[in-house]
Amino acid sequence: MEGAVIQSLLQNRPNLRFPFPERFAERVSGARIERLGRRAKFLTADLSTGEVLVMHLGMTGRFTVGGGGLADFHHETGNDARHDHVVFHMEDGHTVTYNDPRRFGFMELWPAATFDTYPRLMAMGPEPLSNGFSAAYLDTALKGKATPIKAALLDQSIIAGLGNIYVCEALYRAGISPKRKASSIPGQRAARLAPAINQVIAEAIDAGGSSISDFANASGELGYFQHRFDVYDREYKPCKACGAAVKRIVQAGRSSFYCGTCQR
DNA sequence: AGAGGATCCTGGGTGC
DNA sequence: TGCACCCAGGATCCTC
Repeated sequence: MEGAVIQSLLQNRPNLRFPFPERFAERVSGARIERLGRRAKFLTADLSTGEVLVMHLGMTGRFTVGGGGLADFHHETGNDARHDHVVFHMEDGHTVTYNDPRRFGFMELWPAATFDTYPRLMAMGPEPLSNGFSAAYLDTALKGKATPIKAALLDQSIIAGLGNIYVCEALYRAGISPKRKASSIPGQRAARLAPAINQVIAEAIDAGGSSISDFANASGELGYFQHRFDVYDREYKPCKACGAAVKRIVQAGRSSFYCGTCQR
């Protein structure tokens, strides 16, 4: 989509997680996408109209590119057209379809001139793979925090972009229990945790992400990092290091998978 | 201030 | 086969 012009937009319902922008189709039609970007789990498209189109996939959202004189891409997991909520018709003939069964995703427009005040991104922590993230940063950010490290790493204002899978995997690699208080991480544990987070994220990106049931890239291809999970979704299965059964507990309403022997 | 629960949805899996 | 129930990649709002 980068550099391409949106000819028209088809919006099939009034809302996803939130209502679509007022006069959404009208405001994006004819706009050129100057730049596509990402911040945390938010996708951004800088439009030639001076607005930024912000898009979030929620848990089951997916963009699929089609058209352009090519046969439609094959969808290995099968998209149900009932959940095609938005279709971007590009001037070059491509279509970009947003499909989202659970509708936890959303799209919003915000002026580029004041994008630094866009509320959902204002309090974001550093990107894991950026210079702003390090063991020293974790030392500062986690100091005095009584919350479990599991919850702290899911908090996007502490570190941006980690979800439940990658937090579980990073804590396993760092040998840290998800139940441990965040305040006990600074020091040697942070020195293990920061590189573990970097490695998990980098490897998952390299593997094309983790396809549990819905996720696929814009060409419909599945990721394969799910085959490399050490603990996530492996309750009762043996720890790959020590053989002990992987445990599952619920923290802050989310499953935490961990090895009670290797993670302390 | 910060933690935990409920909530927004649909669909897949499991147990009876 | 059908039904009830649980679980799921996220983020936000509300209580306590």
